[in-house]
Parts: sequence; C-alpha cells; structure tokens
Amino acid sequence: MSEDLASKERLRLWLRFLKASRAIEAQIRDNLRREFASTLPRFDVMAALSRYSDGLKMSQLSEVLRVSNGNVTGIVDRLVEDGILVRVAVPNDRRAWLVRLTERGEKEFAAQAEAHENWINEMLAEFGPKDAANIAIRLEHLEKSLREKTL
Amino acid sequence: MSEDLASKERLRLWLRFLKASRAIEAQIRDNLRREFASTLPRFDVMAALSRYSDGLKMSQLSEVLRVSNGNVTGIVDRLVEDGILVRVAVPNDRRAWLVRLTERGEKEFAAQAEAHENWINEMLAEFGPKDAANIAIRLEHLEKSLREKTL
DNA sequence: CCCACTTACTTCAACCTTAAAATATTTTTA
DNA sequence: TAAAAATATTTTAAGGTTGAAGTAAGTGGG
Repeated sequence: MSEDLASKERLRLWLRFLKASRAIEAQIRDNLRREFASTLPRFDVMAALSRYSDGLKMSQLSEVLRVSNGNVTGIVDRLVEDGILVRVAVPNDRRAWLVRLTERGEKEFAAQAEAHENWINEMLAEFGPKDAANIAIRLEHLEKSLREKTL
Repeated sequence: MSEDLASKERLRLWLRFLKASRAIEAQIRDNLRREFASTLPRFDVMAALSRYSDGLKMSQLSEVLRVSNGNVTGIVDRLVEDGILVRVAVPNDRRAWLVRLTERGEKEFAAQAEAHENWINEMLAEFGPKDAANIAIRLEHLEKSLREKTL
C-alpha cells in the first residue's frame, strides 16, 4: 500500500499544496495585521456578511464559514465591541440573533477587500487569467468531491 | 485597479485554493483526532524530527516548520510529557536544547505517517500521477517566488 | 396543558498561534 | 575583562479553534 508510486506523488502534491497555501495565508494575515490591525477570521466574517446585506443568524454564519458555533460567538463579540457589527433581535424567536455589518463595518470591509484583492493579484501574478480560471475550476471539482466523500 | 479582470480571476483562484486546502486539512485533523487522539501541529513536529534522526534545536524546528519559537515550545512540552520526544542538552551551550523522537515516538510516527499517506491518496484520487507531479512542480515554483517576494 | 424533544446560542477546557517581553547564556567589543 | 550585543529559549497576553456541556426558548404529541 505505501509502496504505491501514485500515492507518493499525491502526497507530494498535497505537501506542496499545503506549503503554498500556508505561505499565501501567512502573507495575508501579516498584511491584515499591519495595515488594518485585524485578522483573517475577522475578515472572513465581514466578507460573509457583506454578501448578505439583510444579515445572517449566528448559526447560518457558522454554516457559511464552516467553523464551529462557539468560534463565531467569540469573533462576532469582538467585532461588535469594535462597532463593525450589530446583533439584531429576530422577531418571534428570542433564541436567535441576526448579525449585520454596521455602516462603518461596510466601509471598513470595502477598504480591506480592495487591499486584499491587490495582495492576491500580486502574489499570484505568475498565473495568467486563463490558467487561473482553469485551475480554479479544477479545484472546485476537488472541493466538491471532498464534500461528497465526507457526507 | 479593482476592475482588472485578471485580478478577479486570481482572487477566484485563491478562494478556491483556500477552500480546497481547508477541506483537506479539516479531514486530516479529524482523522488524526479520531484515530490517533492527536493533532496536525503534533504530526508536523514529529514529521520534521523524523527527517533528522540526530534531532533539531528548538530554533531549527521553528525554522523548518515556519512557526514561532513560543509555539514550538508548547507543542514540544506536550509531546515530551507523552513520551514521544526527549529534550537533550547541547554540549558547550547551556541555552540550547536538542529535541529528538524517542523510540516510541518513532513507532508512533511511522503508524500515523502511513495512515496519513493513505488518507491523502484517497482524497486526491482524481489526480493521476502525472497530473499530480505537474501541479506539484508548479506549486513549488509559486511557493519559491512567494518566498523571494517576502525576503 | 405539559413533558419531551429540538433548536439557537453561549460557555468551557484544552490546544494552537503570534508578537513582544523576559530570562539565561554566550560572544564581541571597547 | 567588564559592559554591550547577540543568541536560544520560555513566558505572557490576546486571539482563534474545536467538541462537549450548558442555558434558554420554541415545538409537538399525548
């Protein structure tokens, strides 16, 4: 089983994949910290909410981000403290909260998102638009097949 | 700047890339937890040390893994408690420690590494050996160019 | 109506992570 | 050689992450 050559090549692929992914992520974290005094998880929450202007319930947010409920609680707590988000009560269900970007949060996210796109554009400069599109589609397939396997 | 189409394609590529990478990583973490009651950072430390049978100094370990010094301290502490690693004093330098796998640590790592290779092999089954090799090389370039940019 | 079940969210304990400060030791320099 | 600088590591504070346990509120069958 472990002398299978294809298996070794796939392992090698994964190790490269992980290394590249971590390098890019580290750069983004660093930039967010230095230029916006923020973090990637905070950015992720803002990005998710920017796509839902009506807001999301806590559970929907953790679903979208694929992280645990308790995790979202902590990040949202801090973003609310900072005036980036608001929690709004949901009519007819006193258990649930709707979370939305504040006006200030929207402005802040717009600035961060533009910078973020530029960082990526520079880091992935060696990929032409066609290459980028092709690989993106391939990765989409991979991610989908993984999701099916994990059902 | 942000209406550049290539930029949008690269951003899309990065988001797919990150999603796939996180999905694979999550699966590995889950498997490590369930089958070995362990974690990915612990696995990474063991993997690094398995390539250096003479051991590594703490600073070398954090260099190889590209994580902070303090981080390595905590993970190694726990692995030492569990009998997976030993800290050995370095002659002529009382500041430094050499960290090595114990015999038990080596056996434990061998078992985990084999399982790990099999998990990857299944998850990346849709990549043939040639594809895997090609993409791996491409990612190696990417990672190298990122490292140069960050110098 | 009420008791069991489910749902929405928070809290908790343990671990991971970082940057910055602290400690201890070695090396360099004045 | 004493003081300063550099090196090796740990500690600390703040945040992120999870699974599991806890709290509160809605839902439904008997």
